[in-house]
Amino acid sequence: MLQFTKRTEYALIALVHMVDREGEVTSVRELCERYPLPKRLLAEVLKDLSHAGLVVSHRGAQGGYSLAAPAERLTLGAIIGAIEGVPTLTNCDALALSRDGGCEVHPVCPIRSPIERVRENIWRLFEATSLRSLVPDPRAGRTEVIQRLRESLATGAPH
Amino acid sequence: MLQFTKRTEYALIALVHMVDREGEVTSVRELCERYPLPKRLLAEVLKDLSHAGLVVSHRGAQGGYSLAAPAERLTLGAIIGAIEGVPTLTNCDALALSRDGGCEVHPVCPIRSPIERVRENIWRLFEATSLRSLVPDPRAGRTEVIQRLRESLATGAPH
DNA sequence: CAATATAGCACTGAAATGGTGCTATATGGC
DNA sequence: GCCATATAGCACCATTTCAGTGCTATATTG
Repeated sequence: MLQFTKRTEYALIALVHMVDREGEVTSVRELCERYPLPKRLLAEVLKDLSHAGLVVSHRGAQGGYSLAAPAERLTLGAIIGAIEGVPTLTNCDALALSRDGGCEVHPVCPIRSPIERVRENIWRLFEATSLRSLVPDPRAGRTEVIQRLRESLATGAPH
Repeated sequence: MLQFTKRTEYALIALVHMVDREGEVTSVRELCERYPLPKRLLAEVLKDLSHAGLVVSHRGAQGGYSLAAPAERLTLGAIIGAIEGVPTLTNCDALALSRDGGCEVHPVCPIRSPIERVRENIWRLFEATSLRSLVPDPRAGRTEVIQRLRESLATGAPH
């Protein structure tokens, strides 16, 4: 439905939380004490992020997770990709990857390339958005949040 | 899964088809003869577009659908909205709209506004993309089509 | 050794999605 | 008027995806 999954949402909450604690380890328990999220599911999400190399796991007591790279270098695209996989928007791609001849509409499909452009634009937006940029500046108050909203409005949409 | 539904895909195929035939009516049968799409489902999609006022229906023999406005004024956002509804990306919105107190994470949710910005950007992209801009230029020959394909290839898209 | 915490794997229930069945109604041509 | 065509409406089923959980194993600290 063109919507982030809860897993991705949880991943973002966890990662944003960790940005303020770079260098430290954050456990799932700690996260669940702070945010009312299902512990087991959050654990699964963190595991996925670990597999994707976005966070580093530390097992055992006093263990947890920490960012695998500075928040500037972790992109929204990488995060979404780790949890949901690279979005394909149309089914053309998925079908093209299967062996059964690919998308049967394709030879006469009038929207494929154009829709690809849209997909590219969205994906570029994701990859251009760093985890750092998703974290509200702690020094800024409510004004800053409004400022951010104004900025995004002024940026306009790529086309 | 952050992906267009097939319904939206079919809608786009139908609409793009109709752009080249502005003023004429296009029936579901006609569309299915040209593209290998499930007829009944495509009919449902066209009905949705009709309800949303994006196309005008003409009942009876020789009937069909035609664009309700010039292709320049029909936006991708309106099309997606008609078929899938306005995307909410996070569940915050949907929950916020319910009466049961809204998203329980919200009071301490560190990603809400930032993710909102991302959503806004995507939605703006959709609304800034006209149906016309999705239609390959008819004055361009096969070369142009190949060019488009080359572009998508160059950017890493399969096919 | 015990407590803590991640790793791995499988599974269930609910919701969204793709697709279909059936009937009613409107229009055009014979 | 009658028939073929084509949309309108509504409900329904099957598959897939997704949220969330159960259980066991392994690693680390004290």
